[in-house]
Amino acid sequence: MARPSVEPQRRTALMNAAIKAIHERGSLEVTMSEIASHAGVSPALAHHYFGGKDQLIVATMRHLLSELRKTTVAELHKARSPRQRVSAVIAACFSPEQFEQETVTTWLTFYHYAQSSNAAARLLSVYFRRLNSNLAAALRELAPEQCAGEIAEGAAALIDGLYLRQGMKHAPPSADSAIRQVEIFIDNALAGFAST
Amino acid sequence: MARPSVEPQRRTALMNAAIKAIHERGSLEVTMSEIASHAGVSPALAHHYFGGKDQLIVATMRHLLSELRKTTVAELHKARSPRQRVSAVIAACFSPEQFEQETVTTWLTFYHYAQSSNAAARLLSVYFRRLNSNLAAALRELAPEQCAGEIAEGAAALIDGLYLRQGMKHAPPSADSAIRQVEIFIDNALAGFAST
Amino acid sequence: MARPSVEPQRRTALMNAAIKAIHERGSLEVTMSEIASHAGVSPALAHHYFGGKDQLIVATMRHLLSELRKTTVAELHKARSPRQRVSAVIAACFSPEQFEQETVTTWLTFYHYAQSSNAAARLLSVYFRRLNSNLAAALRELAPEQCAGEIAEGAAALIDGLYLRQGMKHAPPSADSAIRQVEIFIDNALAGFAST
Amino acid sequence: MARPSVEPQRRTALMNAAIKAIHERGSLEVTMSEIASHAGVSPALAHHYFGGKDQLIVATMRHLLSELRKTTVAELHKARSPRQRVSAVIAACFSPEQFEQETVTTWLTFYHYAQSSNAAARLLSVYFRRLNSNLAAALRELAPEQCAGEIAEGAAALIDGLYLRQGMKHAPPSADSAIRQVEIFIDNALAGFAST
DNA sequence: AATGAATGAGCCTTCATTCAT
DNA sequence: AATGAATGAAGGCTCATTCAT
Repeated sequence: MARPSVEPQRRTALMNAAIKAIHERGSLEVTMSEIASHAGVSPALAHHYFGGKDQLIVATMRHLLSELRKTTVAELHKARSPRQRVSAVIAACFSPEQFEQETVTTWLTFYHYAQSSNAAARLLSVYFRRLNSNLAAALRELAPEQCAGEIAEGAAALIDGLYLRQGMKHAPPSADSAIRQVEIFIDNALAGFAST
Repeated sequence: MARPSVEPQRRTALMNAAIKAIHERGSLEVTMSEIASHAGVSPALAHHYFGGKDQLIVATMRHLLSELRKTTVAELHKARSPRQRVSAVIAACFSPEQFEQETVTTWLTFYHYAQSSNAAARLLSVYFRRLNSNLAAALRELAPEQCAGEIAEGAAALIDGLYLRQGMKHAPPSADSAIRQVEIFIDNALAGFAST
Repeated sequence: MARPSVEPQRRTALMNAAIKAIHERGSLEVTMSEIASHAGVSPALAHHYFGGKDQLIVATMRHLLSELRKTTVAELHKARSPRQRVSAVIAACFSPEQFEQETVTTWLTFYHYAQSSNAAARLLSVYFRRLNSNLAAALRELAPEQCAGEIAEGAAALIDGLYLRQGMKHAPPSADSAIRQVEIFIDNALAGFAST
Repeated sequence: MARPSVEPQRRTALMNAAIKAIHERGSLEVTMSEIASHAGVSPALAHHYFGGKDQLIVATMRHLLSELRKTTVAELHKARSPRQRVSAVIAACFSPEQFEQETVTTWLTFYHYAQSSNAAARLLSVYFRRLNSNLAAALRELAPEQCAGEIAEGAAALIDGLYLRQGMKHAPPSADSAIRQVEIFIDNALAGFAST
C-alpha cells in the first residue's frame, strides 16, 4: 500500500496557519516565517507547497470561500420554502464556522487585498455573485423581479457591513444579533414592497 | 509682518498626496517616497513634518474624518425635521466630497489599518459613535428608544457595507442608488416598527 | 550471476545530464534538481552517487577530459609523421564529439569554474600540460627545442581562443574553419622559423 | 557653488569594488554585500545607485570596455604605419591597465556571464566587432581583403586564448610574452601570405 | 536502490528612518 | 526650510543537502 502523501495535510495546515497569523497581525503583513511556524514547519516548506506568499494567500482565500459554499449548500438543503431559503443563505454567512473571530478578520483582510491583487479580486467577485444570486433567486418568488434584485443587493451590503463592524470589535462575534438585523431587513423590505 | 509659515500648506499637501497614493496602490503599502513625490517634496520632508509614516497616515485619517464631520454638520444644519436629520446624516456620508473613488478607497484602507493600529482604531471608533449617535438622536423622535438604537445600528452597518462594495468596484461611485438603499431601509424599518 | 549494478549507468546518465543542463543555462548555476530531472531521477540520487554538487561537476569534467584523451590517442594512432601528429592533436580538439555546441559550452564553463575550485584547476592544468606536451613532442621533430615550445604554446592558446569564441556564438560550430586556422598557424610558424 | 554630487564617485568606487570582489571569488558569485563592503558602503547603497546586482555587473563591464577603448584609441594615435596600427591594437589589449590580474579575471568572468545575460552578450559582441574591425582595417593595407579578415580573426582568437590562459595562472601576467606571440603570429601570417 | 519530505543558510532587495548640509 | 546621502533591519525566495522510509 502506498504511503499516503502528506501534501494535502500540509497544505491545509498551512492555510489554517495563515488564517491564524493573519488574524493575529490583523493584516496580510505577516511573514512566511510566522505562518510557517504556526504550522510547525519551516518557511521553505510553505514555499515548496505553494510557490510563494501570494499564492498561499490566494489559496487560503479559495479555501475559505469553498468552506462558505459548503455551509451554504448544506443550509439550503434544509430549507423548505423560498423564505426559508433566504434565511438559509443568511444563516450560512453567520454560521459558527464562518463567523468566528479569526475567520472574520481574515475575510476583511481579503477584501482589502482584493484592491491590489487581481486574483483576489476575481475570487471575491465570485463570492459576490454567488451570494447575490442565491438571495435573489429565493426572493424572486416572494417579490417581483425588480424588487428582488434590489433587496438582495441591500441584504448583501448589510451582511458585509455587519462583518466589517464585527471585525473591528475586539469582542467575540454575536451571530444572533447580526442574523436578526438581516432578517428584519428582509421582512421589512418584503412588507414595504407589499404595501406599495 | 512675519512671513506666514508654509507648514500647514505642506501638511495638507502631504495628506492629500497620501490619499492619492493610497488610492493608486489600493493599500497602505505605499512608500514614503511615493507619497512625498506626489506632493512634490522629498521623503525626508514628510518625516520632518509628521515624524514618521504611521503618524502621517493617522493624521490623514483625522483629516478625512474632520472633513466628514464638517459636511455632516452642514447638512444637519439644513434639516427641518427629525426624518430630515436622518437623511442629512445619510446624505453627508454619500456627499460628492466623501464618496469619490479616492476617498472611498482610502476609507476602506483605514478600516483595515484599524485592525493593527490602536490610534487608527480609536479614531474609527469615534466615527462609529458619532455616526450612530447622530442617527439614533434623530430616530429617537420617530421610534421608541429600543427600536431607534437598532435601526441606527443597521443603517450604519448598511452604509459601511455600501462603502465597502463601492470600494471594490472599479466603476465610478453611484451615490444616488446608495442613498436610496439606506433611505428605503430607514423607511421600511420605521414602517415595520409602526405596524407592530 | 549477480545482477549487474546500475551505478555506472546512473553516474554516466547524471554526468551527461549535467552537460545538457549546463549548456542550457550557459553556466554552472544549475540546480541539482535540474540536472537530476534531465536524467530522470531525483536530486537525492545525484547526491547519493556523487556526494554533492561540486563532486558531480568535477566528475563531469573528468569525464569530458577522458573523452578528449581517448579521441586524441585514437587520432595520434593514425598519424604517420611528426607533422601528422600535430594535425592529429588539433583534429582531436575539434572532432565532432568534442566540438559540438553542448560540449563547448560546458568546457568554457569549466574553465571559469577552475578559477574558484582547486579540483577543477588541477584537472584543467592536466589538460593544459597534456595538450602542450603532445604538440611540443611532435613539433620538436620539426623545429628546435626553443621554437617548438613557443609554437606549441601559441597553438594551444589559439585553440582555446577558438573554443571561447565558438562558445559565444549561437551558431552551430564550424570545426573546419577552426582547424584551418590552427593548421595555418602551425605552417606559418614553422615556415617563419625556417626562414630565420 | 553647488555641492558636487558624490554619485559619480560612488558609482566608480562600486564598479572598482566589483572588479576586486569578482577577482577574489573568481566568479560573479559575489554578494552585493561583498562588493559594497569593498567600497566601504552598505549594500543598500549599491542598489540605490545601480538598481540591482545585474545592473551593477553590466555597468562594470561597460566601464571596463570603455577603458579598453580609450587605451586603444590612445595607442592608435601614436601609430605611424599600418603595421604599427596593428601593433597598437595588440599593445592596447595587453597594456598594463588592461592586463593586470584583476582585470583579466573579471574579463573572463564577463565572457562567461555573456552566456546567460543578453545585455552582457550584446556588450561583448561590440567588443568583438571593434577589435576585429580595428585589426582588419590595418591589415587590409598589408594584405588582400580576404586574408586580412582571416588574419584578424585568428589574431583576435589568439588574444582571447592568451587572456584565458593568463586568467588561469595564479602568476602575475607577463604581457611581453603575450604580445610577442601575437606579433609573431601576425608577422608569420603576413609572410605566409606574401610567399603564396 | 531510490525518493519524498523537510530544512538551514544565505542572498537580493526594499524601505522607513536619520543626519549633515 | 529642505534634501541628498546613507543605512539597518527585515522579508521573500532559492537551493544544496539530509534523512527516514
